[in-house]
Amino acid sequence: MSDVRVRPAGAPTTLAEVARLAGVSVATASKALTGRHHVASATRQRVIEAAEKLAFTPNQSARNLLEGRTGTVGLLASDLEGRFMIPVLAGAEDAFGTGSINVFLCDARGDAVREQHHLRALLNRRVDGIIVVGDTTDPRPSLGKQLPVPVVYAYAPSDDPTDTSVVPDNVGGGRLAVDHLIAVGRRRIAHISGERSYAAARDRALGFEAGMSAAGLEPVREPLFGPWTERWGRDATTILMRSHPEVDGIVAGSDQIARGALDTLRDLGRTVPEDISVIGYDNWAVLAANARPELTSIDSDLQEVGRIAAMRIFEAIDGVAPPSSIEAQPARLVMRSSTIG
Amino acid sequence: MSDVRVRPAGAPTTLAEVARLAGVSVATASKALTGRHHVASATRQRVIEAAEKLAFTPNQSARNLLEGRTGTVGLLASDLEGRFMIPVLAGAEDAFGTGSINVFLCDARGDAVREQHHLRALLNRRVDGIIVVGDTTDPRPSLGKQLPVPVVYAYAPSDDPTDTSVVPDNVGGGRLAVDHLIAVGRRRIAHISGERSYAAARDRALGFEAGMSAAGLEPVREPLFGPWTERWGRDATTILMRSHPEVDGIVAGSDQIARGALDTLRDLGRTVPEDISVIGYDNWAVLAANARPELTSIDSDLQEVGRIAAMRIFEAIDGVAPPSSIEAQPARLVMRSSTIG
DNA sequence: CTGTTAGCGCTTTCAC
DNA sequence: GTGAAAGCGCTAACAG
Repeated sequence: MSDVRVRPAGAPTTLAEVARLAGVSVATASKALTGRHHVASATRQRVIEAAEKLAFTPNQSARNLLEGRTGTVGLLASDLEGRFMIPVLAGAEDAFGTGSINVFLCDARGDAVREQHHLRALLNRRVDGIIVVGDTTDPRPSLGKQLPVPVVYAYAPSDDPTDTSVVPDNVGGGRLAVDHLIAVGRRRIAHISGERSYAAARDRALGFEAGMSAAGLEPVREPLFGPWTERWGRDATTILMRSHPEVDGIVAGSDQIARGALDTLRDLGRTVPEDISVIGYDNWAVLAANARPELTSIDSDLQEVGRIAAMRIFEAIDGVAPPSSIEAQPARLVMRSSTIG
Repeated sequence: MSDVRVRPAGAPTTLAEVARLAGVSVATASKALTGRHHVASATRQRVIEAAEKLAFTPNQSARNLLEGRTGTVGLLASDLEGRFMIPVLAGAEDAFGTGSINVFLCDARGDAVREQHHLRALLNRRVDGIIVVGDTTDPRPSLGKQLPVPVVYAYAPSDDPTDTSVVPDNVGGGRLAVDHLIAVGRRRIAHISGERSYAAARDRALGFEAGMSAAGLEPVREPLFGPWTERWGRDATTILMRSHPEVDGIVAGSDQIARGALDTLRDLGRTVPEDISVIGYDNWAVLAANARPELTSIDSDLQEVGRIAAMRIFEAIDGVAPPSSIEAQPARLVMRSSTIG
């Protein structure tokens, strides 16, 4: 028909085709569509119409090649199944989405080899930055300093303190919890938490103890650490109430543990919150809002952790030196009826 | 120093630099690294060493441009906060990851405009396919037929039956649940579920009714529909047991509802599973494994839904015509102690 | 205001 | 076995 190369059927429209249909050069078509250069408005109109008629979408790979940046970031997750990943991911995706950056999601599923593999893929794709999302708040191995793009660690901090990390403030959250119980008049308070091998459990216990001693109080006993389960919440509460029936407040390390505590207290005929106050942690709506009574809880604001991590990447991409430090996102108290009548 | 253009500091190494260091042409360097063409093994070795020394990572955008495909797919999620999204995402990411395809994650957060915006971005990035992940099993608007890439709908089917959809089999799951109760000897069975406005609730109820009538049984009463909460589980069970104290089996529409049922039965002094069997739905480990007694449940195998959706995209990319239909992933029974002693 | 030209980094014919 | 050259689709100089 003409000297135009035959494009494979179904191959996306190119700018050249738009230009031809509009009767202009590719350069002009480009200028008309990007709007970054002046073009006669009649011409622009013709180009835009041609583009629409051909369902033209500019090939981002070509732009990437030219601009040296891709408008993408990598989200390197340790394990997507982790319940705490999602709010962090959602917060980050949200922050990037509004800045029209797209997100590559990679799941290392707890495997360092797979992580390395994904890291390589992200670098090949020339992501402008990487957020590493851990599945616990325990420090994780740094990706190293020699990467060509900024890296921010979210939820799990890097074990290299000169990296940039954004984490929930578990110490502050533990403190917030116990301060609330003290504020509602409790004095004989105990702490039941998850496994001591988790930084989250240890940090929340630290905050708990700090709050107690700041108020001049002694915990009725040392914290009970165990599995992060309702069952442990029930068992630990049984143990606790047997040896310390005078307890009038329980700070639980998770909402699950708090639910277990509520169940046992109910079985023992203790009324919450009249007799004894119970506060959970995580503000996991499904558990907290359906407890009997509804569970007061500490919210780690994980969505905000993700959002801030995204902001730090944004800044680093724009050349702002990121804070070489661990940034702790404050927790919030969400009051329901298990602490005050 | 030489006639070599000065690269901006920090710009990634190019193949040309590797080639120069190895003393070969870019063409040869390319062949050596991709391994798709024959190169003297001494040369290959030199190139590989040069690439390593310079920390070379091939620019994927350049390859994309050449190859016309990107090795990426878009995951267009309606709402990341949805609890059922995650297993689907994880299943898909997993399937793609092993095929070394990377995944763009987009969250429309329930907004059609944002979805359109993300769709456009995905097309610009020349994804090889798109998986649309809904947050309920209700049919959702089709993206249309005129897209230049294959599209598969996961969890929520497309409202256009000629699209390709992969969904959990809720009818089969409801049937599986009631069949199990019948198998353990229950006869006076009731169904308590979530909101009737959800296809999931209606479909599970259909399966329930089919199972009952196949066994020649009548439900003790019509299904109770209400909110997808523990609270409703408690309330509905109170209503049910008041009017039908003879009930010996409850098929719950979710694990939360089942948990509520267990609580009420416990309050009423009915023992599970001796007196009465309770089966949940979703097999949400946190809820099911910590219930008293541990909750038998139906698992929708959502991870598999995601994996199959990914496979369908793979196939479509490879030119296999995808099934124009809704493919229902069978549910599984996960037995614990709430149905049989 | 518009078109021509020169690449971005890479892979691939096609000669040598 | 190796290199020169063309070109993927696009944008940014620079002329005209």
